[in-house]
Amino acid sequence: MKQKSVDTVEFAKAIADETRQKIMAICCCELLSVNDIVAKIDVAQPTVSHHLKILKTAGLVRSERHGKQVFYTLNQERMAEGCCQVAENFAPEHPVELMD
Amino acid sequence: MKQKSVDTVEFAKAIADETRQKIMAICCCELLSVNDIVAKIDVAQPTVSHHLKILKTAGLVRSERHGKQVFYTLNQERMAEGCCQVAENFAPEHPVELMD
DNA sequence: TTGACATATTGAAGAACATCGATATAATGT
DNA sequence: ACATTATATCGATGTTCTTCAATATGTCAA
Repeated sequence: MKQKSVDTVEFAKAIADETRQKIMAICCCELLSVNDIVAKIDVAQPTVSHHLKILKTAGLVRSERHGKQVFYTLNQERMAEGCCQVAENFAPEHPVELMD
Repeated sequence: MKQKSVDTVEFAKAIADETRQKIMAICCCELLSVNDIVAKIDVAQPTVSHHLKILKTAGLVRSERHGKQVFYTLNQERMAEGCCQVAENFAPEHPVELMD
């Protein structure tokens, strides 16, 4: 019984940008507001919002509003699933496994 | 002692295209000539050559010339390394492991 | 060396994308 | 209601990317 499959093209496109990878790294293990993220990288706030939307659409971040602020955090599970799916498709003889 | 690290942005960009993923899937476990690949997907020969060059530059395919033809095959090991590096960076709490 | 075939490169056109300033929307406190 | 703060959306601009036709390069056989 297979779990929901990953669109590997959408996944790859979502992570295929330096600014997005910076954002991903920054909010990998933390719940950060948009302004927190803006303060940590050298791009304008609309740009950060734009990238967060792309990551959100791809299911790679979660968000929660608390008052005026919206906090984002990377969805590590989805990240791992994406990586595993890519490896499954394109490295079937070099299996990569999601360690429980 | 760590092995050579992967540039995850370059890796992601290399695989972030539908045509390239088709090519990758086609020559994943086979050694195919450019024309073999062209025959299997609906894009022009120069386009295939262009994408093969991108994959080659990213280290994701190997190539060997035999006579007039050049054969390509996906470098599964590099694929697996790329996937593992992405997972390591962006899913550190959902570890993914290269089996054996 | 000429012709035929396979692949690579060039150049151009259009599409997709990243970025940011300006502005809109949302939430809160006064 | 109004001002303030936080985030999202819009619109414009420049860049990067995909694609293909035309052409160049490379290989081999006759």
